[in-house]
Amino acid sequence: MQHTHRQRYKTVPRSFYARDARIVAPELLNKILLAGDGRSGRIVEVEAYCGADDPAAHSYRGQTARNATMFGPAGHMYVYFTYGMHWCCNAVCGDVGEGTGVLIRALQPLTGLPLMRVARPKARTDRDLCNGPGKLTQAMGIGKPHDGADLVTSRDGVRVVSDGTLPPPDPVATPRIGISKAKDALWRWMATE
DNA sequence: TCTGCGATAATA
DNA sequence: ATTATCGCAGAC
Repeated sequence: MQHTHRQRYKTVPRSFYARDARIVAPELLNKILLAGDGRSGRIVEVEAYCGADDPAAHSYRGQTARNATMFGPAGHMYVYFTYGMHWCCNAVCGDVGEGTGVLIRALQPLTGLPLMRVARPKARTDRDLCNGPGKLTQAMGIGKPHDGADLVTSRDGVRVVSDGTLPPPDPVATPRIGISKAKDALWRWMATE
């Protein structure tokens, strides 16, 4: 059997997340979302959601059963169900009680592609695997059970790690996708290809 | 490649 | 009624 080198990833500490989501979001670009079964992808598109300051945020009107994770400690994963079909995942940011976070909108698939293809039979090409917030949760196997999971310390679940690649120095900032409020805020960032 | 639309169900 | 979406059909 061929020897494969285990990638040495760096932990992304909780202090990284415990800041303004608009600072964390572009810095999350080029980090890696890694599942316990080896599926992983590089984060290439994100959006910040800013709690009471942000009419488009689920947390804008305060805490509910659905968004409770957003009001908890930074570095945990807020997973929500939308459009009757799709799961989306966020990294909770800021201080406890703020309700801020970063929606992970797209990954560049890195490892575990065969598992991703099985999880996403509709994907025609590998580019279609993780190029959307609902697509990447499906590809990575993220759903309701992951709501509240710890992205920093999880050993067998989903984590965010770094392979040393720095965030892009000049990310593209645009309005967020699929919202009807706060349309003008430039709180979406993409890695420039 | 792009645009428009239906699916589908939890949420408030 | 709205929704932090996706995939398909049809036009080009």
